[in-house]
Amino acid sequence: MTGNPCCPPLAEGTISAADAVDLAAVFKALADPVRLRILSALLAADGQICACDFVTTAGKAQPTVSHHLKVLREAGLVEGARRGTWVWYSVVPSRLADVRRALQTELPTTV
Amino acid sequence: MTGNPCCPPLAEGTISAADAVDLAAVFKALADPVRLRILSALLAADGQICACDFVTTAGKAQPTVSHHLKVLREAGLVEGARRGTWVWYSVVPSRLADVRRALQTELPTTV
DNA sequence: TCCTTGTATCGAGAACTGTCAATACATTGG
DNA sequence: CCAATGTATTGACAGTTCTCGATACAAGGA
Repeated sequence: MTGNPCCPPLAEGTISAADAVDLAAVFKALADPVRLRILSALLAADGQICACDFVTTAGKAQPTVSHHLKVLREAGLVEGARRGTWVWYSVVPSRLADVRRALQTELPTTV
Repeated sequence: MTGNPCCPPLAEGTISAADAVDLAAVFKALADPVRLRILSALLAADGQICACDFVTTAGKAQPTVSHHLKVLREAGLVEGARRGTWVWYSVVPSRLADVRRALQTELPTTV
């Protein structure tokens, strides 16, 4: 295929394979409506929310909510801290900032 | 669960269920390393690239590349135009801008 | 200690996704 | 019309993800 008349050599500045995998992993964590609503609720609360509230908010069973919180945790997007019986979750703002920055640097547009 | 001593009522300003589904759909299209590399190559080319080049670039079979291009197309992130035998693809910058804006408005942080 | 309540994990089923061989479609050139 | 080349679709398989019931773990109160 290389050297075909239709195709110029690829331009420089493309995302590396490793970076693509990492960035895709974060997008994968964001690619679910339930998780987006959990993140949004956490941000709107301007602080922390206990995990018990997400069950009614998300309209999902408790194990399902726990699963989504685990995905967000493993993506570094939220943190959980136990206070007695309850676990309070909060977003990691710097991680969200990383996503925004990656969008700017890895997929830049002038528009 | 509502009215539990641990949980204050949810704050306003959370993302709607419909918006969460839409935003998650775009993130889902971005949540794959191959598609990220295709987008990056398109942007780095500062114009258009024919589909045939992605086969060698992505290291995937031709039907696989065609599948990923279809996902990106249906997410509104790229457009394809036939020029004779070849199909030239280009990004839709406004769509990428929408993603950035949605990240700012739906998941805002001060950091 | 037992009981209650909140959270996490396990296990299973359904649905979805990435991948590619085979095949069909589209376009150009002879 | 036929052959060649680029692209899209189909079908199948493996792997992953979402979901929830059942269950285990954690912490506090009687």
